[in-house]
Amino acid sequence: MPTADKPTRSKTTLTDIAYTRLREDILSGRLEPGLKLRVEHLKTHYGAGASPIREALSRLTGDGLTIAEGRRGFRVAEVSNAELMDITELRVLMETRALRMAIEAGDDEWEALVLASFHRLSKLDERLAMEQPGEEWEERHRDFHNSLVSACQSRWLKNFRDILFDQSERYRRLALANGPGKRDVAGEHKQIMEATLDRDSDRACDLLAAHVQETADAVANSDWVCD
Amino acid sequence: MPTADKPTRSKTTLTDIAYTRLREDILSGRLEPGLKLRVEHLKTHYGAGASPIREALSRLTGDGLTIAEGRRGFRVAEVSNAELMDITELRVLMETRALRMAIEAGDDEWEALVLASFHRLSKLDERLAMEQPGEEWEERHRDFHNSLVSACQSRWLKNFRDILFDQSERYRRLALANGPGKRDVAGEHKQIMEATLDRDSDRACDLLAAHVQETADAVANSDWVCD
DNA sequence: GGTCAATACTTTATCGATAAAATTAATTTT
DNA sequence: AAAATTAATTTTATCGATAAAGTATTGACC
Repeated sequence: MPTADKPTRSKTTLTDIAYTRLREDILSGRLEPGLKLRVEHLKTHYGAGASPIREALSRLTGDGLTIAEGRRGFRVAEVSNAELMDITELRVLMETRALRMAIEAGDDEWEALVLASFHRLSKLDERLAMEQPGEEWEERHRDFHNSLVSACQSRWLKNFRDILFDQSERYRRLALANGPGKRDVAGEHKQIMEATLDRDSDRACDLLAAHVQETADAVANSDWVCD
Repeated sequence: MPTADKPTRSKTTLTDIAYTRLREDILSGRLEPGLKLRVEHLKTHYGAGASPIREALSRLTGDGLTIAEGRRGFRVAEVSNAELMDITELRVLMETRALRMAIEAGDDEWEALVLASFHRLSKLDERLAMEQPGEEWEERHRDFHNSLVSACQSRWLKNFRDILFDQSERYRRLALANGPGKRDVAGEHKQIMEATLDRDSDRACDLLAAHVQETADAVANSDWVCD
């Protein structure tokens, strides 16, 4: 399960650092799909010994971001249109289910969190306008989507949702690296936020589902070499 | 993701062995919930060095069977009625969805597999009659349930289903270790199998959902100290 | 008697070294 | 020259040792 932003008080370890950095490098596409991950090389790059590196890779394999082939090491997970569709279909299911539960259970604190994270994202949207979304935008974007489902009581649902969110994010960042995208994403976020705070589950879920699906469609339709 | 019964040709490694054995020991309850897993001890018990053991534990943590607390090692994941309900609810969703897809996509080979694995399970059911289900029954039982969804095309759905299957199995084996259970489980399997081969999705899913839910209820109602 | 801190003891996380396996290159055979 | 061997090189998986962190113990002090 993704341990990147776990709020536990567990002390940070070299494995954690390697995991977090490797994860970000895979999600951003800096480590491209299919790339062989040689431990010797990663050791120098991430400043850790073989054990922490291998442990981090084991975790990432659990998240489906890398794959492990016994006796022949690790590589970055491949991508394909077929898998994108699989991920998206399941993610829509999980996201909407989690959102419904969050709307059901969310309290004032949750509302405040949703509003605040939306605000931070939209301010960044304004400022960046037509620019490339950078690391910070990705961070805020993730925070916003996390805030929506943060009031969902189901640990397991959120766990799986998190994994699929990461998967989707990787596809999006791989495909839209320089494709601008002509959708009004900021507006979609706004509508989702409003419907959510209105406690209009049906509408919020429909909007969120469309948001996820349309992003996937944009990825699939971007000129993109795969399979 | 669970790598226990992956059909890839990847050579088996010490980490794989440790993973498989630890997993079985946790599912069977030999390693009880909350137990501290000291690497030094596991090293001698499973005959491997610290690195393979730690790697195996990292994988298990991804499956939610152990938890890792930075700088203070690993322990077997705790259990609670609340989590059992969470797991069950989500598992019903996944199992039925996967079964529906399998019924939709399954070919003759799949039908043969379902029938064969049901047969092996039911033969064992007859022979054991009222006895404790042992390791072999668990194996056959798992094979049967796996066969049902084996024709499902969605990798990710099956991945998550597998994880939740393991979780459910642990709860069941923990709770029903000596409680006999007065349900006709073999009969339930038969009905599920028949509805599935009849390609009656609605009925098969209803039966499977009830099967999963009733097992969970039996676990919850067994005299069982937890939370 | 209970609290606190200094000390001794475990355990974890991590490194560096190495045998086994896989890959690549070189060489021979058909 | 293509295929098959064999040799050389790289890479993985794994072990044993160790520093850093955590936990338990002891004993002084109020």
